Amino acid sequence: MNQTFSKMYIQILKTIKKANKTYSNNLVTTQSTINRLSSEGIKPEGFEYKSIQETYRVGDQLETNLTQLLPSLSVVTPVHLASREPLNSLSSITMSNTGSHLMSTLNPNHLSDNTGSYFVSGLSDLASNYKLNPSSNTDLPSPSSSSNSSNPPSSSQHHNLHSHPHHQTRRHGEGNDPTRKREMRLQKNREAARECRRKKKEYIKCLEERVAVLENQNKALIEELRQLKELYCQREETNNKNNSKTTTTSTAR
Amino acid sequence: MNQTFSKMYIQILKTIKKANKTYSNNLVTTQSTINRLSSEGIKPEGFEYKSIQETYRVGDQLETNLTQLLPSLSVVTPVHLASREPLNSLSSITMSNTGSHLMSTLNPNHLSDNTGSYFVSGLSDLASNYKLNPSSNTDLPSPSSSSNSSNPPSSSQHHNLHSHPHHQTRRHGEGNDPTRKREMRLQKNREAARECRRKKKEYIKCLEERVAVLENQNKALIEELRQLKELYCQREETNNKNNSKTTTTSTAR
DNA sequence: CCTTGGCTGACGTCAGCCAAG
DNA sequence: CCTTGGCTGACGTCAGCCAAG
Repeated sequence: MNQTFSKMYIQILKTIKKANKTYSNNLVTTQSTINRLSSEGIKPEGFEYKSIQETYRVGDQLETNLTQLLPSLSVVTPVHLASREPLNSLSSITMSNTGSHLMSTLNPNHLSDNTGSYFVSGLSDLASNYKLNPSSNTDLPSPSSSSNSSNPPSSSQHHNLHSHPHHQTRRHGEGNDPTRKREMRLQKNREAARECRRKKKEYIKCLEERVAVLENQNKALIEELRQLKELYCQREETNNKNNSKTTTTSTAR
Repeated sequence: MNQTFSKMYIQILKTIKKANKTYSNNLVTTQSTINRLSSEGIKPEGFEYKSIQETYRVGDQLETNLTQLLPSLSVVTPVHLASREPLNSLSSITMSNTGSHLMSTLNPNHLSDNTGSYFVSGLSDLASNYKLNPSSNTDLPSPSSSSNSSNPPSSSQHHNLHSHPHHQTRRHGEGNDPTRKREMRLQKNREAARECRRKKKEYIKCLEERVAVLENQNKALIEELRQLKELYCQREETNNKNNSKTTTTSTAR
C-alpha cells in the first residue's frame, strides 16, 4: 500500500512539474507540500525543488488528488471548481486509491490556515493534454474544445483547418527532408505559441481574481478587527465601571 | 483661485484619462475621487465615468498632484516611488499651485483607509509622453530610455536604427502615396505595439507586486486578529475571576 | 452622421534557455 | 560530454474597437 502511495506521489509531482514552468513564484508554492512529503519519508527522488517552485498552477484533478492524499493540508480552492469537467479523467487515478471521493468536501469558502501553499484551479484540459491518463480519449477530432467560452468556435475551426491537411495526408516518405522538417517545426511552434498565449492569458485572469479575493478578504478582516476592537473597548469600559462600582459608590459626577 | 483649481482638476483628469484605456477595473478606481470632486462642486464636465474607471495606473506626478490637491483622501502608494525621476516635470504643475510640496510626506507604509481608490505609480515616462508639460524636453534624441532596466540598451538602439532613416530623411514630396502611407502606418503600429507590450508587462508586474503586498497585509491582519482575540480571552478570564471573587470567596475548587 | 487614428487582441515567426535524453 | 525539443520572450503584422474629430 505504501508503495502505491509513493508511486502516486511521484506521478502527481511529475505532472505538476510538466504542467507549467514559468509565471512562477506567485500562485502556487508546492515547497511545503514537498517538505511534508519528505518529512513523512516519501522522498520523491529525481526532483529538484526549483522546477517545482516554478509551477504556478495545477489542474483540477491534481488539486483534488493532492487534497485527497494530504487531507490535513488545507488547500484553498477559490475559483470555478465546477465549471470544467473534473470527473472523467479523475477516476482514472483515484480508482486505484482507497476509493474515497472527497470531492464534495471541497468547500471553496473556508479559506483559512494560509501557510503559504495554495492552488488555483482551472487547467483540467492542460493536465489531460500532458498524458496524465494514457488510456483516454486520444482519437477524438476536437480535443481542446468547450474550454474557450469567449471565442465561439472560430479559433477551433481555424486550427482544425490548418492542422489537418498537414498532419494526416502526408507521410514521411517524400524525400524533401529540410523543408518538411522546417514545416513540422513551424507547425509545432505555432501550436506551442498558441498554448503559451492561452496560459498567459489565464495566468493574468488568475492574478486578477486573486487580487479581488485578497481585497475582499482584507476588507472583511479589517471590519472584523474593527468590530472586535469596539467590543473590546466596550468591555473595558464596563469593566472599569464594575471596578469603580465595587471600590466606591459615589461615581455619579 | 477656485478657477485655477478647477482647471487643474480638469487637466489632471484629462491626463489620467489619456494615460491608459485597458487593463482596467483592478488597480485604479478614481470613481470616488470624481464623486468627491463633484460633491465639492467642481463638476468636471465632458467626462464620462466609464473611461475614467478604465484607467488602471497613473504617473508619479499625477499621483502626487492628486495627493496635494486632495490631502484628506489618503492615497496608498505601495511600489517604487523613488525609482524614477518624479521631480523634473512635477514642478511645471505644482509651481502654479500654492507652492507647497508635500512630496516628502508620501509615506508608502501607512496603507490605511482603503476606500476603494488607490494608485500604483511607475509611469512617469508615459505621462511625459502624453504632453502634460508642453515646454519640456521635446528635442532630445532618446526620449524613452532609462526606464527599461532589464534590457540594457539593445532595444533602444534597435528602435533608433529603425525609426531614424524613415522619419528624418524623407519628406512628403515623393509622390508614392499608398506605399508611403502604408509604411508610415506600419511604423506607427510597430511602435504602438512595442509600447503596448511594455505596458502589459508592467501591468503584470504591478499585479504580482499587489498580490504580494496584499498577502503580507493579510497575514499581518490575521496575526493581529489572533493576538487581539487571545488578549480578549485573557481579559475575559481575569474578568470572570474578578467577578467570582467579588461575589463569592470560596472559588478554590 | 461618417471618418480617421490610437490602442490592443491574436497570430505566426525568430531566438534562446534549459532540462531530458 | 553534447544534442535535441519544449516553452517562452520579443517582434512585426493584421483586424477590429471606439472615441475624438
